[in-house]
Amino acid sequence: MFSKLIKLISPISPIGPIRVRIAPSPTGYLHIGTARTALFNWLFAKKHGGKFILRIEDTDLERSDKKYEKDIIDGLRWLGLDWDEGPHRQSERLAIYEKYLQNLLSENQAYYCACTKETLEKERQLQIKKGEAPKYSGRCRNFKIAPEQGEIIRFKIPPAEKIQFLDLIRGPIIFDSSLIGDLAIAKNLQTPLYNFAVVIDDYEMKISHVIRGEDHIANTPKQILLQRALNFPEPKYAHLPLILDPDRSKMSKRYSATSIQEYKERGYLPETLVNFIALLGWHPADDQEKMAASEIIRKFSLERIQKAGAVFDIQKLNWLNSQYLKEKSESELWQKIKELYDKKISIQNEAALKLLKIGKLRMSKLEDFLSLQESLTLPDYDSNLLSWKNTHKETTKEALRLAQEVTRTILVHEFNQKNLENQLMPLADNQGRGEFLWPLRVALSGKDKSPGPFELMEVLGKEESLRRINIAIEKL
RNA sequence: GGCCCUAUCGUCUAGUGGCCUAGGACGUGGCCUUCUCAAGGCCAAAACACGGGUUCGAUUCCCGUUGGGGCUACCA
Repeated sequence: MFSKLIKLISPISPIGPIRVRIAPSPTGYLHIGTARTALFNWLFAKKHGGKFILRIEDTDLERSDKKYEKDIIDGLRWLGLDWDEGPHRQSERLAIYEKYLQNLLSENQAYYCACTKETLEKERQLQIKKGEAPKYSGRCRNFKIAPEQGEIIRFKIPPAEKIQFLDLIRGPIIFDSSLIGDLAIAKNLQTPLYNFAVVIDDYEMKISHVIRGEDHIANTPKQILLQRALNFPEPKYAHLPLILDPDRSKMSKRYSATSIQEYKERGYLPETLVNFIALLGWHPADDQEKMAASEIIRKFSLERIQKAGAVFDIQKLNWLNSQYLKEKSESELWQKIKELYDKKISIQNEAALKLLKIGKLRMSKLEDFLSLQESLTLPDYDSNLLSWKNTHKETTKEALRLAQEVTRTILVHEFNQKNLENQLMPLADNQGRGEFLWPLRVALSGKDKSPGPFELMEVLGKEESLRRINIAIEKL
């Protein structure tokens, strides 16, 4: 059984100190999937006292953008995934790639050609049809050592070789090199391509474990072949399951928010995201779900990583975030809300803190504060709403008058939930809770569903509370 | 199409041959708690894809089928 086999092989590298990396390309904002890969690498490094390295893979000049690089860096910082080295940038390491490119070329392990993947594939099909063993599968026929206009550098993939590697999460994976056409590794000496640059960098940066998304499994044999050609040691590999949309396809913008920034803006806490994302494809042995990063580090192990993809469930995220939200103080929350929604706030500090006190449990993300704030304005409601069940209008009116009377006697500085409760609850018990509390609450909120009357009164203050009760009495 | 990965409640998952009448969490439904809502508490419904093996015994091991996914660039 593979998992047993893997257990025998310690993930702690015998080839030197643990060094892992996150290698995003700055061609888009920090993606949830990238963040999760970063997190798992970070956890692994922290767990084993290794180093976590940040490398920006910006070899594609056309698609790369500094603003994306900034977003990625800011996002990783926000999540608290601090790195020990970097950011290294591939665009600043061109001389290094060129050196290795020259080596490969001079050793005849790489060549220039103008073929596209399609022409190579056509050639291969032709050979198969003619019954020739696809010995030079996907290889250009007239390759050259010297470049001509528009020619790229291809690496010669050995024609028939089994490439096997042991994935720390999945067990042995085997590929057949004859199925891989010669690999494009650079557009020219100054422009390396992904598979090549990765191999060079992982070697130069002494990466011990490559922990990355499952979508890179098929790249692994290509990279291993390159390592062999270059005489590099092979790092250990661990391919993480993908994060899926509800339709079980790879998570994409089409269905859900994919950028970390969006989650930040909606008011998810970084600790929530770290916790939630860790649970997507990993699970602690003790079933505990709400965990601080330090606890996750303590409990983390590669063996407990799932093999199948995990659907991103926004409802569970919301629940988790609400769990984190409710343990924060009102002032702490207010601080964050002000930073996030500055322009949209229409409420003073003191009132906001009171609102948070009653509203905190009703929020699953910080942006919910905005609708909470709005809910404080009294809508124009129907007077029928004031009566509880089939209570007579007169009875209701009486109850409100009584409430008004007692409320008046309460001093402004004692106008808090606790005290209001003490003063008014006996009346409610006397009159019947429903008959008393319901109209009072509707008078204060103008809604059929809202926080309780005493909570509302504290937030609204004495003057506004009395005003609203008065409006209700006049409606009846 | 080819190659590769994968398969426990709707979702995230526990489970490494007997402890499983398959456990937890989110979500859903019900009940309780100061009128409603929220929070909280309690309870409930809800899954081992299928077919062959191996074994005294399979959710667990092997093979196949089916389903799902990924990759298949002069992107990363």
